[in-house]
Amino acid sequence: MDAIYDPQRIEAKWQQRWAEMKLFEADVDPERKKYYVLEMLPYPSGALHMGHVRNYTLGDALARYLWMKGFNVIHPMGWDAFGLPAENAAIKHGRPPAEWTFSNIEVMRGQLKRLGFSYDWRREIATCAPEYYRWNQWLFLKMYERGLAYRKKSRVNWCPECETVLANEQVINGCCWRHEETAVVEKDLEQWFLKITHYADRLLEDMKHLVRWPERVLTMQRNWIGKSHGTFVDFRIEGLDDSLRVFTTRVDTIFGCTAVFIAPDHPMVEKLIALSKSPQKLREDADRVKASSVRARVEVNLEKLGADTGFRARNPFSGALIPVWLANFVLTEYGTGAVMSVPAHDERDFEFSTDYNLPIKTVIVPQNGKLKEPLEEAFVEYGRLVDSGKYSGLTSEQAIERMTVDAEAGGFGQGTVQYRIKDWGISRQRYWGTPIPILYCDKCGIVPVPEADLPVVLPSEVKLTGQGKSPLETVSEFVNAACPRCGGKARRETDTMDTFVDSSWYFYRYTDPQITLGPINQDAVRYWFPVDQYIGGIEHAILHLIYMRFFTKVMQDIGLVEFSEPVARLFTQGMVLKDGSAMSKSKGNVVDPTEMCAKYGADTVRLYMMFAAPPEKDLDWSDAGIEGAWRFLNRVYRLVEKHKVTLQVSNAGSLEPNLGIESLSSDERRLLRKAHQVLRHVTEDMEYRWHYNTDIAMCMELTNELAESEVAFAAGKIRKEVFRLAIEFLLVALSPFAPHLADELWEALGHSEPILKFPWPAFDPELAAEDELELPVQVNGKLRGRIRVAANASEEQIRQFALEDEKVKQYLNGKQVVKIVLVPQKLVNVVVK
RNA sequence: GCGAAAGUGGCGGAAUUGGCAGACGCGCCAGACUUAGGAUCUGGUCCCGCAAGGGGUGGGGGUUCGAGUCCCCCCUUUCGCACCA
Repeated sequence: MDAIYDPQRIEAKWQQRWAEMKLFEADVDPERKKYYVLEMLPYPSGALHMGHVRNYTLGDALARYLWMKGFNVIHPMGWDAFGLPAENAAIKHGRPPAEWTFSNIEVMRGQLKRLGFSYDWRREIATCAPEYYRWNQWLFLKMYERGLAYRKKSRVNWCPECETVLANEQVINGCCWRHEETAVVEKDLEQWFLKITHYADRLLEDMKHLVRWPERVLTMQRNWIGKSHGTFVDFRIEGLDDSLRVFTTRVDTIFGCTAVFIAPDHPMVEKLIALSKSPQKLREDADRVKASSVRARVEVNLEKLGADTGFRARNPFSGALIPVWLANFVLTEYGTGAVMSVPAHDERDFEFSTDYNLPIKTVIVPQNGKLKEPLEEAFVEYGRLVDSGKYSGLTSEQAIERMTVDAEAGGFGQGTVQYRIKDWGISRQRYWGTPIPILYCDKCGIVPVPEADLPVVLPSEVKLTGQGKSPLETVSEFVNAACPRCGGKARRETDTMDTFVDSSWYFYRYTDPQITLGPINQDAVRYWFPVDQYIGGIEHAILHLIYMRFFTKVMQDIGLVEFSEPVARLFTQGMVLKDGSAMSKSKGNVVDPTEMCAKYGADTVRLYMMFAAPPEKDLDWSDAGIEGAWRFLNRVYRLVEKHKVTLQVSNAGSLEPNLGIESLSSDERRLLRKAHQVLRHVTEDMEYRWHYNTDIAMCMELTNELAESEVAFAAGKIRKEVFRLAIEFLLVALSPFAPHLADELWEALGHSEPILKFPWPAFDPELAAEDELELPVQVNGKLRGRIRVAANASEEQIRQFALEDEKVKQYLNGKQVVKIVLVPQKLVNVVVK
């Protein structure tokens, strides 16, 4: 042990020793209770950022604590290694994506190791390895067999910057999730989809198992799925054989329907144009409305725009003839692409009808009241029906039910459930991803690649241009293949999979990353699952975290797993900011973990990350703050360094020397009380609250207490074993956050095994308790004095002390004591008149 | 616009169930050691006031012996959703 704290030397030493001891390697052991700690795997972009460090430090602290609590802890790490940046880098610098990716992984693995995280590196995976993505293909084929993967031509979101298609989940405010400034454009393309809509109800239903997920995430998922009950109603169009089907959740308002609105790109629009008296004008109107439609917009507020088609439709309930209008705010892809307009009871219809002078007819009134006519705004709540024929007088709830039944009986409608979520488009017109294992044969059509032929390996010699076509199309050896059915000529699918497929099941693979018999080792999964604690950023709430749940349900249906939810508990940590905004290269405000480790060491970086804010909150990086963490670790180091010779014992091992509470001096009692209080706080916090900032504050308090006890220790008023025990408690409490330093000092005290090998000590409630209390005394709620009483003093005694206190007495002069409120352990309040 | 969360010293943040507001750290002030200090140690540090005392957790009201914490109204910030019929 050096005289001066040298984190570089200490951290290298302990990382090497932990690796030699295989300290973090866990294997299936039915005798022991397992715990699965999982953190979101990083994309190998080139370097770790502070957000990663925070995420992984949180997981590491928990994992180390659980090891000491006796759990068999699986704590793996891997690489989300397919993706666009690799391909873009390749285009820019002429380096193959694989080379770029693997060299980034080298760098970032080195960073993780430098930080000393407790990963079982035997379990490392990279999703771009054929041994891994082969099973993406396998799972895809299983879905294909079940009709859960299908191909269809559809309108898709295209990012001109990425030169590829995006999933709905990847479009934010009409722009690309990677390029916030780039508006998404629409294209009609043949695409592969995964039928997540088939699981919409189960994704909702199973949320009841996710009691330890943040409510925020569940709410976002619930909104994204967007289940709503309603009714289809068919409106016959005059002069046409067809009827127009609308979807409504408020069929009770249908007697107030004064128009039907249809999306400008609704399939029926072409038909209407063809039959129109003025087709020229109608086409122009349709184009104009379409140009301003919801899908085309990027800005937030859309002016409502519409045009009368000249056609009329008959309301099947009231028999009224009403105009059919084109409207730019009607979404083609939701419901039926057409709605009934009830301006009196829908805000949007009200606005539109006011603008275009369409009539407004009230058919719902509040349960016990009237509406002021003419309406100033739509009345959208449930109420009682008026002016609605035989339905008048019913409540909205009753009417919805009865009218839906009547529509079904009359053959002009039916009850239905609609979802906002759509199937997951996974085709990407890019190179660096999992090839979709499909062939197109002139004779046989779509033919899946036989399982035995997997993996379909991504060719390595590919010219990348980023020009909006699948690069694989240019590789004739890849494209041209024999049809597995007829042996004839076939073409391979040249699109690759969305990389969110890779991350939808990777955490299963960790439990046996080398297995070649199937995607997962079911025995290992049975032992290790579910993931007990998953930690990551909130930004994946409706991307990864919903896809991952979907995949598990598919795997359950295939018989691969026996449960429907993979993650028992989710924690979403806050972001790491610099000067109030996210760190980014373009802003030039990036704090580099490697630099920080070189300057202060990993323990300081980790400690600061945990100390600066509670983990769920955003953390603003502060250079002064990390200095404070550094100084604290130096204080701890010097404290032990100073006393180690005195405290060393050859046969050290026990954290609980036999010290009877009654034999302690008052100085000893005070020091040990603090030590046990700290341990109590950290232990309870580790179990459920995770406010590590307060745990570290407690460690600082104990360090201060130890420093203050040095005089008494030198004077022999504190015995060696007591002082030593307090230091050991400090090191234990600190070890999840600053593990290298803790081990170095632990060893200096004479221990031959790392701290992780010791069971987490139990605190003694009796020792942690105060034996004398200082109670505040209030008079009429204002603090007036303090009394010292024994912890076991009777209420009677406390009352008496309180009333006798000199300062309190002054305020009681000439007043009548009405009552005395006594809160045990907390305070006394004397109420006077 | 709708929904959720949050507003506490100069700063990051404590106060877990209604019970001493400001733990712990940063910063700042003073002092010690020192050739020196951006090292270390000691003391101080919510505001007003010499003091006694008074005020104080975004603003206003309420419940309570007692409110940062509970209730109502308002303001601000952040996040999510934004024509989903």
